[in-house]
Amino acid sequence: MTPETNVLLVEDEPQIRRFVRTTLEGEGCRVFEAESGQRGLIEAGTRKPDLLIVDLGLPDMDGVELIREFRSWSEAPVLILSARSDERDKVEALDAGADDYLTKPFGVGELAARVRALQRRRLKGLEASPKVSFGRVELDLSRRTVLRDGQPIHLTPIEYRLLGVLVGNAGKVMTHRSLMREVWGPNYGDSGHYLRIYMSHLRQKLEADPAQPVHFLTETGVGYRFQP
Amino acid sequence: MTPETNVLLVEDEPQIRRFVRTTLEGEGCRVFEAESGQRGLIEAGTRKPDLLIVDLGLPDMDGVELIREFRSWSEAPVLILSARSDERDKVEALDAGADDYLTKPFGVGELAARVRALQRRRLKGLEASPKVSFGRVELDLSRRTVLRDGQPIHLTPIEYRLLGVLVGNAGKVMTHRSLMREVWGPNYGDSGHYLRIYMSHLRQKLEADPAQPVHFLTETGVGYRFQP
DNA sequence: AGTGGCGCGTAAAGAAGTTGTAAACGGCGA
DNA sequence: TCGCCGTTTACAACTTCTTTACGCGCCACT
Repeated sequence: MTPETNVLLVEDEPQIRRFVRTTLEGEGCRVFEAESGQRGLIEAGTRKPDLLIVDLGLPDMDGVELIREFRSWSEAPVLILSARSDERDKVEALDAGADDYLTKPFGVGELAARVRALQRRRLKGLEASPKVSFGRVELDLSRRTVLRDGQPIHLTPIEYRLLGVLVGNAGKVMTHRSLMREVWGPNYGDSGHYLRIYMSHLRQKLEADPAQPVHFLTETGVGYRFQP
Repeated sequence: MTPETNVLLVEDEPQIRRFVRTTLEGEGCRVFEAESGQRGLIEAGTRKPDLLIVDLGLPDMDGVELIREFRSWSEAPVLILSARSDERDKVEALDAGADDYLTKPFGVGELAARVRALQRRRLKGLEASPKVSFGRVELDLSRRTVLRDGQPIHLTPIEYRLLGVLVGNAGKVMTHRSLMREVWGPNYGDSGHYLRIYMSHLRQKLEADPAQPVHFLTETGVGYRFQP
């Protein structure tokens, strides 16, 4: 269910390829490989990776040139591996569009951590908000929005909490007591018939025919049940 | 008119402070300094830097803890400086939310290049949403200009910041707390009702009928929501 | 069959808590 | 010194929560 990260690894030495691949797969990435710069560019075009890892010391082309080409059409992060620790190389690669530069030899842990750091920002934007829909109603718990026939519906905080608890336990009968506790906290006992009032509100706002509820069902003597 | 980058440098050794400051100012940054972790957190809260540079070997607190605190309310990039090259330190710092890790001794060029790499993304993010328009209002976040019916509208810095956060999370309910944190920094708790006042200002300036807001909506008991 | 208790649903008034706006204060830089 | 801006204060207006009231349908008991 996690959005898998596609990584393209451009590296000519088979030994390092295997080492990096193992590390990344341990991070849950899907790894594609290219053993030359030329192939790297082609693979990048077809695979559309979310992360590009390049060895600067490729035999057939300048790694910096590869970065520039890639950057011209992709914004995915680029991580450089290199045997050269000369400062000019680093500056050149970073200014060409690379996001990080790792000097060989490097450890599994550091590589993994740097990949995680690069991925963190991408994932933040992608966090798909869990949506629930039933009948003509659509609700997005994390954005705290409710739509009915595409029209936004306003819920008060308590209505929203109650809805959240019911939806979170869809299909299950929730006793009065447990609903009260989850919505109003433990200090309310089972006093008051707030529940009836707020269930009524939810039905008015979300059921097609509030008098004949289809989703917010009463279990007489026990509690309520939400049916999607 | 390039939006200047505010950098907060947390470093106890005066020598390195001067070295880094000089480098960054050469990059066109505005540099604030803090010589301890405690001061660093306070300064971060008031300066709201676009980039945080931290020495891990601070005398008064664990640098990793500082990163975590900072990350709890800011998404600005974090660059670590450290004398320790042990892999565990790197992994810990990166996983705590740091974006890059530079081991002493390092050169001017590399530091500058890594800072440029970190800033590149921030600038891209600003340019990514260059123009947003809703109702009869047009705003350009990167140029800090707002037009209403073609007429320029003046916003104060705080108004602008608040607007930016709301627009950046369009459609999503933003809690009071998170808005306060993003606009005023973490040291304000949820005290004061600045938010109400500034939401009022935004509505006066941007809504057709401030008494019947269409775009800047109140979610009573929770926060506010911007609807494009 | 009538009746009264019980659980439930809805409406509406009052209380409590939140929010909106104006206006005054004070610091800071031009 | 002036003007702008952020903060503080005060109060009016509003939304939400709680309380109270009443009608309905079901079932058991008379």
